[in-house]
Amino acid sequence: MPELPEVEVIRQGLAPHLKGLKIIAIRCSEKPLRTPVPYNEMRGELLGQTITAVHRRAKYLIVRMDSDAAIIIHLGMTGNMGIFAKNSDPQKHDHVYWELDNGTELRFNDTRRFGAVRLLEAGSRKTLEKQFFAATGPEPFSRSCSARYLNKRAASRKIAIKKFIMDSHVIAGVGNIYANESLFRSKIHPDRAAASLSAKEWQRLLEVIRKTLKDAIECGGSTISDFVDASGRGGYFQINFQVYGRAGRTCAICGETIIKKNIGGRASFICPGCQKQP
DNA sequence: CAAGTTACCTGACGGC
DNA sequence: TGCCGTCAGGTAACTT
Repeated sequence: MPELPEVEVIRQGLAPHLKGLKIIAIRCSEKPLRTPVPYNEMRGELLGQTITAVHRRAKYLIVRMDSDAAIIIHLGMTGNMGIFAKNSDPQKHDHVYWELDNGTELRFNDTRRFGAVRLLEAGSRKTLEKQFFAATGPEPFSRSCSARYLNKRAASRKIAIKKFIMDSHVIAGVGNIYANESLFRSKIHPDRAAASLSAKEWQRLLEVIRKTLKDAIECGGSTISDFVDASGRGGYFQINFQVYGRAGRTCAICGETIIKKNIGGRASFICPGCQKQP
């Protein structure tokens, strides 16, 4: 369930181990991910290239080459990236290996193959990257992601606020866990229509989303089933969960019992005391 | 055009 | 023991 904080933690872990290294070989399992792995295209574009940077946009990792070519990786639900010694044993569900010129290799592992590995070709990075992220909403920490922007986008939308903030076309990086936590911390019921939030509530919600994501990044992300960072360490933001996964337990703020409810096909956790019904 | 539904995929888990 | 159903959920394609 890597959301923005988990992807950012992985990015921070990978970057120092990748920058300046050359890709000297690429291997793939034959199994397709969410989209087919562009194996031949990667061999053509990436072999002999040096990695210059590792970026993140929304829940995507972007590994940039000195040619301007880039690998774009989405971790889906169970995907992870790690650096391993070249000769270490392959793990079950490893799908792509990028061998580097220092005896290590970058590996993409994804149990459920919901993830994706894409390639942006060299030479026209700005165009291709712009195209790739054309429909993606602004980064939560960016200036363009203002309370005013969100308020405007929500105008006349009857969709549940929870589903709205999880829509990557509206705002990037907020998945089920951080949507649940942010709405609880903002005291907003997840079933409320997106358009029903006041300007003041949008201001508050945006501040809380930013703070929640930031805290989670500082905790190394949330490890629920098996998320680990690039060096194999789990995060610990899950100890700060106030509603997610806590159905039947007591709200730390008001003492009422947290309930679980399906909203838009996703598990939603609500404190009936703190988050008033719409 | 908005909103709702489904497919994709594997493993963990509960019930019998 | 093992079989079956359910759930986890980001994204895009699809239907209403």
